[in-house]
Amino acid sequence: MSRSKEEVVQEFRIRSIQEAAMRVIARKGMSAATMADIAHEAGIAKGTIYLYFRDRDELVAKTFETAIGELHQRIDAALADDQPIDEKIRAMISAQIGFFSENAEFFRLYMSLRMPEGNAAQQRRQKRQCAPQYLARVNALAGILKQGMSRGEVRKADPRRLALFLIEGSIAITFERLNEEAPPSEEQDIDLIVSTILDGIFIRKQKRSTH
Amino acid sequence: MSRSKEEVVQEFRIRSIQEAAMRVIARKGMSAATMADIAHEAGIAKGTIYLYFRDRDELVAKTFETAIGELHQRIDAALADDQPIDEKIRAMISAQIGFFSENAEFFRLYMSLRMPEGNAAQQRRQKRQCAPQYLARVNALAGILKQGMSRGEVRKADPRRLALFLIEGSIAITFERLNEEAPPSEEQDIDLIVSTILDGIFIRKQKRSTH
Amino acid sequence: MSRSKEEVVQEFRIRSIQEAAMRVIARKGMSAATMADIAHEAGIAKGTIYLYFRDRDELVAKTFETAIGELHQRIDAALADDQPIDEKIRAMISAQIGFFSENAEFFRLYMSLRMPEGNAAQQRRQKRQCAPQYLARVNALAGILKQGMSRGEVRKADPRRLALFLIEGSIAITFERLNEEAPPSEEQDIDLIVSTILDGIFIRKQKRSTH
Amino acid sequence: MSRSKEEVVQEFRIRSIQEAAMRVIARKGMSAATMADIAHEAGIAKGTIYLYFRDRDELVAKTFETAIGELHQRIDAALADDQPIDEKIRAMISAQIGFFSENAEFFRLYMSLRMPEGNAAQQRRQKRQCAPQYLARVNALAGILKQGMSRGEVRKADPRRLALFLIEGSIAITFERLNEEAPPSEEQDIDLIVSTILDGIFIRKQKRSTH
DNA sequence: CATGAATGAGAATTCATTCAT
DNA sequence: AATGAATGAATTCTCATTCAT
Repeated sequence: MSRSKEEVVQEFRIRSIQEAAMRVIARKGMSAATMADIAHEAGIAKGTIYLYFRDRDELVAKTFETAIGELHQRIDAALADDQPIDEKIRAMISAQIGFFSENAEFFRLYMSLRMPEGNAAQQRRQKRQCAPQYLARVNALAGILKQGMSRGEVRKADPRRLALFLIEGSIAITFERLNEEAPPSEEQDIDLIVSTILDGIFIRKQKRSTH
Repeated sequence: MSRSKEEVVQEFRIRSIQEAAMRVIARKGMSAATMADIAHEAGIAKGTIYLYFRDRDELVAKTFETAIGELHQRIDAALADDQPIDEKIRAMISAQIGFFSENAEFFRLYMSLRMPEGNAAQQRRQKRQCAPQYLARVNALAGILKQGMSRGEVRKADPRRLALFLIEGSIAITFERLNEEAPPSEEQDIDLIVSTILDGIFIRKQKRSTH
Repeated sequence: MSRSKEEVVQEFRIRSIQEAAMRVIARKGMSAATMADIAHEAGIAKGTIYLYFRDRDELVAKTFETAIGELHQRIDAALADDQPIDEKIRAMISAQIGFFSENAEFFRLYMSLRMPEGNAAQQRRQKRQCAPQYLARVNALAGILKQGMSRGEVRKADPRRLALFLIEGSIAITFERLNEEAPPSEEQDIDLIVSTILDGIFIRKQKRSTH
Repeated sequence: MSRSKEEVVQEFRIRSIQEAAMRVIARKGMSAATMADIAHEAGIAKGTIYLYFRDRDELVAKTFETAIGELHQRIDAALADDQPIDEKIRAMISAQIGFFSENAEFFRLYMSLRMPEGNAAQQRRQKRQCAPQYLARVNALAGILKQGMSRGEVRKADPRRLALFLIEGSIAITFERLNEEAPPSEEQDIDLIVSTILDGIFIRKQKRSTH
């Protein structure tokens, strides 16, 4: 019980530091966000951060992991159901847009971390810590697409490339939403993305009749 | 003449500094790339950089602008011809993939700068300097798509969103290519992207027969 | 009785903290030994140290005093007997070598504290706390030598200087022993030191015959 | 020529930083001497130190090496002459006392560094950088003593131990001099040390007549 | 013009000490 | 009495920028 209580406090601290880090990074940018800023934002002393994170790098990496974790849970849930493929894709896009809408602050952190920075050692760590999260998502979608191809529902193509294309494309629209003062409803953008993914942008008059 | 000669020297300096900046940023990442690194890479003294660029921010921004300028020229050329829309899109994707293949170093700088950083004032400046380059591209494609819509060749949708979707999606594949040891031919990836854009991923059996 | 019991606990704590401090300082050096290290080594909480010692300085000083106290007891015992002066010196050297052999960890603390550090105020405090211990030893030996001089057993010279010379010289050999994997027996080194002190290193052929 | 000029400036900077470091360490102690203190003492900016020394450790170690270098030159000169052994020892003690009298500030640094501190890695470096200087001196004297033994001028004993004993003993007296307001003349102390080394402290009445 | 040594504001990190539990 | 999480002053080190040569 008392053990559990300490753990709760510890988790609360870690959580509030990470949330502060996210807010500061969202506000000032990755490299301008100082430990002092983050501590101030969290309402604690600079030194306290170091009780929970080895150094700045670890704080940023763990913050990223934690934040992206929720997104992955949503996406996993979306992909787990035994739904037709178009519904799965819609659910996934929907999860992504919803998550970034609710965590607008996180978006900058997310974008900052997609590109590894720093020296070789740091890059190696980042590859271990950050990339898998992203790759898992890409691979999950690729798996869905592959399944669709084998069922004859999806056009044959490199499923990994298709997945990358769709994920990044929809992130771009998600990002655009965040920058708009009055974005259209989430439904509308989800429809736009899903229909583009499924049917493309082209109206091939001949195709429909001839082929 | 002598005036021109000085200008040539000046342009050569600017060019070599920017190229050095690109290489260093590509190698070490945006925030780890120091002015000393860049000067060393360019084979000049640190102070010399400040004869050609106000400060680090300006160097980075101008470097970005210069580098992306070539991409835009290629894309503009692709879009200028009076071609059918599918050819235009293919030409544009082709220009993009080709450019980043030939300027792999530039990619990290490109990715670093897509996300504006810094405080409000810095962001405003960055919007002036960097974003327009990107937006011009988005808008050019959006214009093409809009035209296609009014001609009944393209499904009706927010052209700006479509453009973002296509550009970012194809950049994702471009990036994937850079990380692969033996990527498929550019042609293959261009085909993949263009066909996905045009026709989507879905095989709608009913649709073809019904409509 | 209950009072006494508390005192016993108190003394046990003080003793174990000091022993931990000694071990940590021996292992990591004076300035790298942190309060956290010492508390961890002692198996207690950091805050607990402050129940028994005002601050780090006091802990170090008291630790030094306590540790060197035993050495002084041995030396006092050696010097108290009504022995001829050469026996007294032998007993003293023997006590010193024996003590440091048994308390090798203490040696680094001892060496660290011989040199007073810090600003004038700190030095004054250190002089109060640490130096007396050392000076007492020097003075005790100086007294013996002085006595020897007045009895005509010892060559006339500044007794304090002689004492310093002998003490530091023998400490150097003590230190050497600690660093050797297989040092000679304590007896051998004691013989070496005592005979050097008493008779010097020189063989004066003329001297023996002439006088 | 211009190359040489730059080197002169560089050496001057290095020298003045080291001298400042010596003064500050002498005044405030090894661990209380900060980089800011040293920079201020040298009349330069903090950052400038890092142009000439990798980090604090290197500054301290190099400062020590440089300072002790002069002592070794004097001692080497003293031992190089083809003099009788007692003259060599006198010359060596004289060099040592003279050096520390002229470089009183250096003494604390010297004493601080004799005891290795810090983690294992630092200790390894210190062993490489500092100890050799000291050991060279010990070994030089040990060599002289060994030679004296083989010539029958010096009593047979472990020469290394004898050397340590003599060197440390005489350093103790050197140090005592620095703390005295009105020390005796250098000559007197040299005489004291040399005669103690050569003939010991004991007046053996029997020995002289009987043996 | 070019240089690069010097600068110093500012960042990350440490650790002795406090104090609520 | 004991704890150990929290503190924040102090320290080391970095690096964009300046300016005398």
